[in-house]
Amino acid sequence: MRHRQESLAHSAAVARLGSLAPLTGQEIQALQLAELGSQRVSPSREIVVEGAPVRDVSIILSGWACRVRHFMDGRRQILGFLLPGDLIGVCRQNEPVAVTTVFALTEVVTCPAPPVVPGENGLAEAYAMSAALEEAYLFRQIARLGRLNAYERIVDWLLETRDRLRLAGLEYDGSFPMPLTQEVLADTLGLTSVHVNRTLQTLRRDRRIEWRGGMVRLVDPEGLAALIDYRPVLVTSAARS
Amino acid sequence: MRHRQESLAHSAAVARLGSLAPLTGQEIQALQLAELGSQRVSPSREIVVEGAPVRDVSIILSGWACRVRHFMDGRRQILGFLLPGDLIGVCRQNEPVAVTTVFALTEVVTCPAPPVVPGENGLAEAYAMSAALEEAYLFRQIARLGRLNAYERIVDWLLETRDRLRLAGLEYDGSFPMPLTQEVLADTLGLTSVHVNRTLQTLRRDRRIEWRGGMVRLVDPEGLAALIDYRPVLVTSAARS
DNA sequence: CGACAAGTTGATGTTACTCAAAAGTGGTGG
DNA sequence: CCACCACTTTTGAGTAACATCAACTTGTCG
Repeated sequence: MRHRQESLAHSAAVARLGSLAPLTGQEIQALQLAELGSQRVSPSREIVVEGAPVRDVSIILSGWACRVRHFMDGRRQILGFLLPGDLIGVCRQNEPVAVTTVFALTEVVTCPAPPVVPGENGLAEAYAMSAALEEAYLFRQIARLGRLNAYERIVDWLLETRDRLRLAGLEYDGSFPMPLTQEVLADTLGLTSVHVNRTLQTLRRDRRIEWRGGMVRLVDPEGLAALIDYRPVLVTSAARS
Repeated sequence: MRHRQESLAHSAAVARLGSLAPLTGQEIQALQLAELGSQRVSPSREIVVEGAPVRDVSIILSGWACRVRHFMDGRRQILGFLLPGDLIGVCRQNEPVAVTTVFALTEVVTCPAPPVVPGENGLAEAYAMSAALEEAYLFRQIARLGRLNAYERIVDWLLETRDRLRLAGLEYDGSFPMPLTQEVLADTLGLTSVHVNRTLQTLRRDRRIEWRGGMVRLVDPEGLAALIDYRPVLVTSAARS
């Protein structure tokens, strides 16, 4: 298990899906094969457009994307992020239509998600877990916006994002990549960029976070979690690698 | 079609699911049969507890329930509502665990959801549409909390709730039932009950809504929708009854 | 009628927004 | 290497929206 994770550390998608459910060798091969058909999307480009028919399901291999809702007067709200190993385009309808626009925040590389094969149910389970997690993140986002203040929102979001990136093997020595501008973070957390800036300064002054050069380090994650009553998303036994 | 809706107006569940996808006579019968096995839940009782294993899928026949998240300091956030015709306990995981607590706000009557039968795909489609709608309501709730002010939040929520109740045939002569206290609405919209109260007064003074005796009437729904850039949730051709 | 929950009101406090400008950052081309 | 540009971050001052606290009123139901 440990050996497999290390040998595949280059692929966040395999790392994440393999953490969500045990994958067979065939399934890992299928993923690696699919990754050869990768596609590149430039920053600020739309990956999926609201209302457009959904093509196939794809996996994010690298980069950050987000679901976004625009208002007529220029306001916008980022609904959630899509990080490496996440699936795009999972759809429960018969007539699949994208419910939200998905937008590349950085350069994003995707590949088609290998189809589920009867007999090999690791991938199917991983896909199902992925969908369940995505829903859980939506619930968390609602609670965050509805009842936390700016300081708590930022801490809560950082803890959640750290957990998500760790699941994909993207934490390095206690730090994780953070390619967002404060403006984007503001549109995520329902704040203004000015207020995000001031709150981040408070967090730095309190020696709670370090944010430099596109990387973030949480100085005392457990302390932060206790501070704001952060509870990690439920994971089944399969996810405790 | 019209005839069928009228003759079944007594069941919000059949009305709603039948609006989401065309159902065969057998499927409608299966629903009516399932409704005989109904269960009653008292107000303020939990229907599903966070972390507990999910039993089977059930349908709400009448009453209002909500998903709720509690914080240690007493704050709470209502994540979304479950209205007549909605499904509880749909779960994509292998080890099904409830992600959120579901709480009866009024007396709620549920029944087991009839299983999908191969060959008859109306129900399956309706269930899928229902899940897709539920997700769409989560996205809307995020945008509402993140970027709308108190006045807009209330209007937006009222318009959405009206649409949902209409789908289940629960609008009567331009009015729809509203069994919530202002306190509950506050916990839904991320406000205090005092502020909800003042904002509702403004809405009444503006002659935009009437709210008496557990019923709400939107005086000019189209005008309200234009006012706050309300866009109804996407529905496929099947839902335009 | 009495009790309890829900709705209403007023005074005051705080969080976060707005507007505007300055300072820092990184990339590009001359 | 420097000048320039666009973008991001930072800072300050004033303001608006919403929260808090506490009392009072209304409605409901046994």
